Amino acid sequence: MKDARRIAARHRRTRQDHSTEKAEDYVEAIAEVIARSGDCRVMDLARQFDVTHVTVTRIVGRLAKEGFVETSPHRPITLTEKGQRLAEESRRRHEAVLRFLLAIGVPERIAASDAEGIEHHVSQETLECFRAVTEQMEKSAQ
Amino acid sequence: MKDARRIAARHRRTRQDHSTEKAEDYVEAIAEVIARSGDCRVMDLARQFDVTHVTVTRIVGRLAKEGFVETSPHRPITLTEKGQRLAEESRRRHEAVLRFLLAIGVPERIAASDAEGIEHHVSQETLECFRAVTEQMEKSAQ
DNA sequence: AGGAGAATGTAGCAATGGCTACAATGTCGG
DNA sequence: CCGACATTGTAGCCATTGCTACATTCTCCT
Repeated sequence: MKDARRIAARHRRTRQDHSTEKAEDYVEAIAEVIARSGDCRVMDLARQFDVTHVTVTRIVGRLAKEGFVETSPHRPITLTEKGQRLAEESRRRHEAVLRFLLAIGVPERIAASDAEGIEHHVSQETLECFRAVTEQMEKSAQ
Repeated sequence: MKDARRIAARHRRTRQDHSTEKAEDYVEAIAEVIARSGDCRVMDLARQFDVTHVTVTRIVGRLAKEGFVETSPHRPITLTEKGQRLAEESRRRHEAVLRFLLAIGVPERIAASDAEGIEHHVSQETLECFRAVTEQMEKSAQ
């Protein structure tokens, strides 16, 4: 029963995805807010994610413990190098997925929404295929 | 600031997805086990999802409360009509996503893995686009 | 029939991510 | 300068989904 082990591993991965999903969302948002308005405060994220500041505080606290961000009381949130790398990666993946969905004809709003859900579950290989299809579609659309 | 509300709504949806995600995975698995081996026991699901029987018991309990499955102590798990409908829907979506990934050239194992993650985050509209691309790809591959 | 081993149930712990309520701190305008 | 309002922090609640440990029930083979 080799299959069983592979399927089990797949489910382990799905679960693990969920634990990094928040981290990716947050560092990406933090990077984006910083780029847009100079610094990132708790309330910026609370509004963006539509949660209370309490939730943000705790998640950011976890990210700090894990070395993605740096915080001190009543100060803006900054990304560590590790955080910046993850943010950059996430942004790239996010954009690739979004552009792909648009290329295959998904309406803009829906594409934006679905991309958020999908981006965390796309392997490197699949992303490459997305990119290839995107290019092909964009070319043939000319 | 219309955008803020839309983005907030999007995140609410993402969060809600997570709560139905388990339900979809479970009813789909239950249907599949029943189809394969006649009836579905707690341990079948535990092995399939690589979790302990305790976790399965509790999730199945929740599904029972929500009307997707029926259980009684030490008896196999059965799907209600509602559960069967959800299972069927999930299966269809799962298959569409998998077939799509294969069509755009994702290697089989990776496609199987990614499909599990992706299927829960694909809107109806995106799924239609997936289907269209799948057909197109399969046609041009002949 | 009875016993061993598998399956199931139950109790209770941890981490995560929601929330409200309240306290403390910053900041900005008059 | 100071008070009002926004922001941030903290305490403590809930649900979900993992787990281990232990108790109970089935089932099947001798």
